[in-house]
Amino acid sequence: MNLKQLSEQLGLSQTTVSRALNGYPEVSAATRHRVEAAAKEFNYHPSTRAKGLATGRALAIGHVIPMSTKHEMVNPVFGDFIAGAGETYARNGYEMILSIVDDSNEDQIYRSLKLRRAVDGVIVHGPRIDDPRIALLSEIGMPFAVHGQVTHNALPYTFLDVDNHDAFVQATDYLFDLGHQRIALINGLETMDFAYRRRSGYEASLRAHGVAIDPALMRSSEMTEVIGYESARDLLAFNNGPTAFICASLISALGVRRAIEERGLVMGQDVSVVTHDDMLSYLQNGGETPIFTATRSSVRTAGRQLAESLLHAIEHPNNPPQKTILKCEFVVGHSTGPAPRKDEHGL
Amino acid sequence: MNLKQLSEQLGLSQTTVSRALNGYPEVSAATRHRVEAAAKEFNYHPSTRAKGLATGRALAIGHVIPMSTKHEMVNPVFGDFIAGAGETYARNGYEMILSIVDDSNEDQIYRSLKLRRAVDGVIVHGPRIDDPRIALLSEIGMPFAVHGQVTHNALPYTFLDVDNHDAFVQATDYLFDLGHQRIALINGLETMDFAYRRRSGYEASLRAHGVAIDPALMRSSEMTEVIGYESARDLLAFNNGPTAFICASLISALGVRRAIEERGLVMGQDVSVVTHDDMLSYLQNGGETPIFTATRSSVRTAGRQLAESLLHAIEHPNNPPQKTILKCEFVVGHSTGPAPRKDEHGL
DNA sequence: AACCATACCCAAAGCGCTTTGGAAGCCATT
DNA sequence: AATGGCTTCCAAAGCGCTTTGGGTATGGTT
Repeated sequence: MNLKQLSEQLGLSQTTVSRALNGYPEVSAATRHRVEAAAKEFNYHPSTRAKGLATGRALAIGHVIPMSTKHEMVNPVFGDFIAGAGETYARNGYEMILSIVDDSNEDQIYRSLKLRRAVDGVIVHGPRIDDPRIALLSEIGMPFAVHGQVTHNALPYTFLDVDNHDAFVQATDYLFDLGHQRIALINGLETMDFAYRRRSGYEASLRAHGVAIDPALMRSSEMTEVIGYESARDLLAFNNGPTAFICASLISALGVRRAIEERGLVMGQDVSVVTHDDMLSYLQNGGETPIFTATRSSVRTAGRQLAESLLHAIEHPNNPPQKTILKCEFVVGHSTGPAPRKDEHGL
Repeated sequence: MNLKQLSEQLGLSQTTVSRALNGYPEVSAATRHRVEAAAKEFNYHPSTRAKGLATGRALAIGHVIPMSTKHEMVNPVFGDFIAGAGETYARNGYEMILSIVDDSNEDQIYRSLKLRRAVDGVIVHGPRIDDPRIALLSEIGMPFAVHGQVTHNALPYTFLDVDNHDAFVQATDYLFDLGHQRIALINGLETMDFAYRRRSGYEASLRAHGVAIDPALMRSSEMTEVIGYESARDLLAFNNGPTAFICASLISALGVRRAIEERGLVMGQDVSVVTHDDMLSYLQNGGETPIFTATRSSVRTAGRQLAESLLHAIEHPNNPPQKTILKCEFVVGHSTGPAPRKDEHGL
């Protein structure tokens, strides 16, 4: 059933039917009801493509997911993020279209999405320091919203980020308060903006406590269980190893815990761990009481909100960009405790 | 730049330009080259929507992701699966469109996708036993391919599945060979088809070894770390607890390991664990040598292949459905060992 | 020289919608 | 009775592509 058929059924013009269905005022309440009833009865759904052609709007948002070709890895937070964004789109009649793309030809994808008029806007995932995408998107006139921020960038843009700096200051401070002095950082890849900010938070806390920054205690890599494990294993093997770890992800933290236990140490006693927790649905940080002491912020909520910001930007192109920064919640779990005294576990 | 402008530039009709670009034979090689060069020069990309309107094809595949409203959880394998599928789509000029939908109104989504002509076909995720979707999709004439299978179903359909039954027979057999007799199963939700098949594999092995099926040793729930942990903790507290676990997911297995270690037991000695491993990029089963003994099969490869099957089905609607079953690889890690003698750890 | 393929190209219709620019009918006002 | 303003509707022109159903040279046959 298409518009033409429906209007013939009703004995009305396509114009009137279209207007009735789209809420225009030039239609009497009576005919509007009649039209709506018929649309329901005949299960009429306008063709997305025809509508898009006629209006010039795609009613679709693009998510382009960069995939590091090296590691062939898609960010684990991604599933929950789009679950959140999807809720927003569904509520507003938008479609979500996904492109997985290796970082080599990102440019092409964005340009192509624009030129083919395939989407009304895009969400930028995984921003890097000095990310060229924001200049690109501004240049080609594609509305966008960034999940994260881009350090070293002059142009204004819409984004949503958690306060990574603050979160890691808090995490580090907390460990200092417990008496830890040698605190390791198992960070994500520091080409990523969020990881850069987390490190700067960590370092700020060290400086504030008059503790020297020791590169030997810092790791920056993909946030996987294995890398978390290997990093912690190596660090714990040092003569004067760390008594505490800060992890950028719950997944890394699981690896760190494995290394700790493998060494016969007890997490929360011999070695403390604080992690950031994105509150992924399939990897919760314990039940009632958290396992890991953590800075946490729901990535799903982030998806929902950022999608809203983007839709807003699309509908009000002249408004200034919305900048949202979410504070993390700090939760105390079983993974942290007072620093052991020097000789306690014979490191 | 649109077709009309491009053809004016070239002094050709839109027809000819369109044909040149789409590889039709009624165009001389010379003009074809000229057209292609101009298209590149002016960065011409045909509008997806206009093309779709004219051809009646969407050049898009829908993925509708069911989300249990109860658990607000999106399947963790999802990210890797679509990364695989995305590769196939990119190679074939298809778009991927995603709908996250709570299980209450799935029907509506499929019907709407069909009526709005938004996609050429859909991938069915997370099939359940006796899943109504395959009848629905057949009825409304929407091409589809299932990731998994549907037990109790008469209609033919395209699918790709791992041999879940066989994998779990193998896993259980392996533990019997090591001398284990009390083997627990930490399964996914058994309303899901894959979990049903895994249990039946497990039970088949028990029967083959003349061991009674003990419901007290079986758990069926969401595959999260926490649930893995709680299940194992409770089971290990029994007087005559299991000496081995079979897990449906690496994530559950991490929880099981935590419970084992919390009890002061050693995985691979006191208690053995075998798990299924979907080879998620962010959660690998160790590096060179696997941590967990596992039945494994890459969900990313599955995505790539199933997408190919679907595109094939769309292009050759009269061909019989493709049915693909992938065998799992069985890898031996550190998590399994001979069954301890009865008195060994005083259970 | 007439004829026919063949190769190359084009005008126009159509895909299913929205939207512009009226038109018709009705009522109140002068 | 003429005028003007509402309300309610419609015909037709796009949106940017593909595709049908031709047309016009060109060169080879008879």
